[in-house]
Amino acid sequence: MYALVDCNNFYASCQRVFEPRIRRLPVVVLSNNDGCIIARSNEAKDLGIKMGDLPFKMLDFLTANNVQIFSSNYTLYGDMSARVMQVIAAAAPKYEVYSIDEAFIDLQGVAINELEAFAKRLKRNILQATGLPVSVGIAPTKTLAKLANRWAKKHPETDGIHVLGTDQKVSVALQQTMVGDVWGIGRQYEQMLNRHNITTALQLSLTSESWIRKSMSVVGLRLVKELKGQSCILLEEMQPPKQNICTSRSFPEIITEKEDVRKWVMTHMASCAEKLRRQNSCASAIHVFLQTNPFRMQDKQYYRSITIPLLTPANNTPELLFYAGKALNAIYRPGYNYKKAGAMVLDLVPACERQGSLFDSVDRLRAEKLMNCIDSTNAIFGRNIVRYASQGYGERWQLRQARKSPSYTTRWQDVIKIQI
DNA sequence: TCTGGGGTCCTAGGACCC
DNA sequence: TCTGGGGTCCTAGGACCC
Repeated sequence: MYALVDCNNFYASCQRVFEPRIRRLPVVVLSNNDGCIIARSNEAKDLGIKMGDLPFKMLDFLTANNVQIFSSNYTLYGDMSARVMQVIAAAAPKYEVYSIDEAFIDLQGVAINELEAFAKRLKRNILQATGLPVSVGIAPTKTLAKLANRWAKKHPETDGIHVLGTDQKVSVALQQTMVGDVWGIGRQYEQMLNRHNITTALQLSLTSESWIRKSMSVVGLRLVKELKGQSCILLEEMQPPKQNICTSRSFPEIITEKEDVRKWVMTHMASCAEKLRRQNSCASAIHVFLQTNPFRMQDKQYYRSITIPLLTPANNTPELLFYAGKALNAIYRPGYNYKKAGAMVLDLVPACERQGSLFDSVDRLRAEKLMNCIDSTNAIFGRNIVRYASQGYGERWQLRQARKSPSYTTRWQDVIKIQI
């Protein structure tokens, strides 16, 4: 059996932990640049607030209902997530961190009649250690565990825990789950299946496997087998290193000048380089893109991107910035209102397996020492305290985050590090 | 009555997830 | 004025090899 542990309304719940006075008030968390709503407490959901709603369009409604609004604070969420995972690690020998707020657990070794008690204990321990409420779904496959978790969230009488321990319970859950709510069925597949009169998870599980294979590829076939209780998606205890890394943001305001765009591209590429070094990888190619605001119908639209292969895989910032600059020169065109830019590093390889080049002229050992020095300095004094001049500086390069809370759990660590 | 038969690598596009 | 930011996997088709 597998368990899926999922934090309820994770970002909103994180904000609540540190402000008890909002514990019973509706809470929403905003995306980068405070653009749209990406997390809601149950009270906010009950008010009819949707994912992706635009706060500026409904400010009156939000204030009238005393909705508490927060800019996103990923430092806080990341740290709270790590604490939840620690509790899970202490409770289970085999688990998989699936996302910032979810983990699968392999329950081999827990007796069938002990599953419910195990889940209750875990839920209580997580709440006690972090203040965060979670839901637990338990079932014979990961896909069914997802379904069970959803059931637990939808049915308050379960108290956040649901075990699909018998065929009977599985088929009831399947029958009452819409096919579009199944893990792995997105909007396109939902429409396609509905056209074939498949509307529930149960109907999907009873569909001919050869037809599924033909119209939904092996991914769909795995999914259907999982619904039937045949485990096809294994637990991944080790997170494989990323194959691509991307950093991109919408600008807080429209930008027309190339040098202003450049500062953002450089900042994003520097961030990619940092993430690369953190996972001990090198990039074989870089990619840069920029675009106008597609929502502004009155503007001339432009989107362009470019990929530049590197002679030798690299992860040092100045080298990647050099190529990012060349990339921007190739794709930038004057006369547009730019809204967004991004940098990516592609085809990542482990730093220790990097293929050298006969014609490489970079002193890589020296570069590595410099990067180590910059990374550790920034780790102590804060992100981007030491940075390249081409990244720019000053208020104009900050995101809009008008309602950001303190990073409650990490600030004291910063202080300790500085003292050391 | 008739088509050669293997392969690999790369890219674009489409689907999905949080 | 204002519309998020990351990722993965799979398939088909084209270009190439012997």
